[in-house]
Amino acid sequence: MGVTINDIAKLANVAPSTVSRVIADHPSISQKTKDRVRALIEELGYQPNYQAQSLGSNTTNTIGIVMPDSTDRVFQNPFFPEIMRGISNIAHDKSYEILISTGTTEQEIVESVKRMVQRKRVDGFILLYSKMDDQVSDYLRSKKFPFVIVGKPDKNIDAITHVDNDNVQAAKETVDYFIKKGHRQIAFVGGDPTQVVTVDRMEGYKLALQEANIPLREELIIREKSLREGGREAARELMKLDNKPTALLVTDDLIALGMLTNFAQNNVKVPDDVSIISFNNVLIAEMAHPALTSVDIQVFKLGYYAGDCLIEKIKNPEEPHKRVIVPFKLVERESCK
Amino acid sequence: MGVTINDIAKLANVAPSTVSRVIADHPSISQKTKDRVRALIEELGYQPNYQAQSLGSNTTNTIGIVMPDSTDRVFQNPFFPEIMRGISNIAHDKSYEILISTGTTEQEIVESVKRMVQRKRVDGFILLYSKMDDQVSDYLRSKKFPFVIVGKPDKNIDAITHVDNDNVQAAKETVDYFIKKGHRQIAFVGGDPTQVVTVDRMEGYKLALQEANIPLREELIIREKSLREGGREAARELMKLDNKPTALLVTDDLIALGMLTNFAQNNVKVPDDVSIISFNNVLIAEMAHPALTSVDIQVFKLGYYAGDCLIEKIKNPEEPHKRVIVPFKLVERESCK
DNA sequence: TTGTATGCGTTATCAA
DNA sequence: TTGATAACGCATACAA
Repeated sequence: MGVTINDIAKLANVAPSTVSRVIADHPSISQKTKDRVRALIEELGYQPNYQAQSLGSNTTNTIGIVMPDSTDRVFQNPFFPEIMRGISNIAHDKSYEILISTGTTEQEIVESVKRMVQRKRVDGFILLYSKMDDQVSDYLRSKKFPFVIVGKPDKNIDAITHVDNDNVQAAKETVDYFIKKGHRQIAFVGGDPTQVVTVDRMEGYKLALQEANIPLREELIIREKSLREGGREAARELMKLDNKPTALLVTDDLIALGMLTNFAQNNVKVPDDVSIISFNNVLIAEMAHPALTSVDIQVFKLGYYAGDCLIEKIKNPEEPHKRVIVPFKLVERESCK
Repeated sequence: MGVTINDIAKLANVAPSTVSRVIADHPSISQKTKDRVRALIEELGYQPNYQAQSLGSNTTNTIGIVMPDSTDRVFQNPFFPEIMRGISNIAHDKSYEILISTGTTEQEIVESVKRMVQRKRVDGFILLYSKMDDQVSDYLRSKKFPFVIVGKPDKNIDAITHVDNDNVQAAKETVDYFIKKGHRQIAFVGGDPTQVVTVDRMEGYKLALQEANIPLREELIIREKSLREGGREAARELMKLDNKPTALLVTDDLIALGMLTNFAQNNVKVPDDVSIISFNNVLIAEMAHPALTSVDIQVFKLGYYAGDCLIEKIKNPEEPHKRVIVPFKLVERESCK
């Protein structure tokens, strides 16, 4: 068996409760005994048993991560490892552990989350997505269980802490950028239309066109659910058009990569025939050919701040709901002219 | 407070221990009381408190995941989300939860793992990498703590359960395939040389050349640590050569993608000037242009089986160490002729 | 087949 | 400033 708090107590000639207080750095313990006890702890390599500590204090020091449901191969989007890296960093800094939800269908995920709260497995959750009518989010809200959304909640914005980019503005500025370069026929290629981020970016797209008095052409708006086939499919549709677009706003680097492939096969030159700007600025954006001009939404920071907000909220449940906006930045490469 | 085992016991007119046994589906409880108790459990939505259950039974029902250290942007390799998906699936099937290690440097990761075992946070680990002289692996072995390696251990092969492909054979067959297509100048572009998988694939490469009586040219062997720059750098080096290779065996789709980009920029035609076959067969392999012929190592299964082995080992520690080999398959696309 | 009593390793309350 | 002692919620050895 491992060494327990009692072992330390005996050797230090104090009560177990005293040792417990030393661990928690309780102010009412004299420096002298603190030192003595700590020396013993160090010497014996004592580590408090997690389950016991957790049972006694009714807290878990762990963060639950909820992934989107993984029909399609969305997880292969480098977005996820990158945001996990951000969360992992802050978790490590604050001595929190990370538990990830299992389950692939929405129903399985909801069950998984419910079990985790009822069994008290985590102190709070980070949702790595934001979509319409999300059951997980509704459930957590009804239970008043701490959680943070990465992205913008589709409702109750002021009642849910979230970390997001200003996607409306990001899309708008990108289209402005196209316009300034002389483009007039600008298409929008978006991912899953039930995701809030897609909606936001489309809004920015429309806003920019409106301001510039460019008529909206519905056939230039394409929404693809599949990351895998999405890009190629979208490229096909767009190229069938009589009056082809000269610029493409694409909401995901991976979709843009698919489009690039289709264009290469059909001898459409990027950026000579069409310019492309995509979102996320993930590693493959710079590896693609031509390298993709992409909006860097700072995925790592999204994760880091989400973790930070959640931990704050856990420690102080009275804390008002917050909204953290991570700045974006257009990274110019070769796919746009 | 939530509903506890005592609440159920009172309402069912039995002792708490009986309820506990019903939950564990203990054989010595009559069907009648089982039914009655279960009905109440269902009705009240009772879920056992995790910490208490864990403390009482000295087991956690959770799997720890150890990632490689993340200098460079290795995590952006879709390999990781995909293998996590496999582990997540089996974990969900077997009612296990997943805790992932935090920490970015090797030292931090080792500390994190040590804490997790001492504090009894998990029942076992899956290591998502295999490299030379790994401290984590050494530590777990010394503690006789259950763990499974994805890949081939660099030593003590028979004493460590691992799930792997036959990478020597996979590389050999791939080179054989090149040779059959008439290639003689075949280059090997590998990732991190401290990783066992790189070593294995190189061995297969050498073996095939030897069998075919093709002299080994050291300058055709390139090893790149960085996924990011690796591909482009390797392409540059190879194209400087007087006697250029006509075929490339590349150990990672992402590196191959980088090479593709460099070739496109320098007007090297794939597959007309060089053929490429890479490993992993991750989503971007089929999205690239030209689509990459790639060795599918079935990453999902790698994860699924690793989880399965670990859980078996946890349930029966006496179980002998196993070696599970997941078959590979060459997926032919456009990058090779 | 079921109940009683005790232990698991902490935290926290109340005294001293 | 510290020490007893009672939770915390469940598992299990032993009794019945």
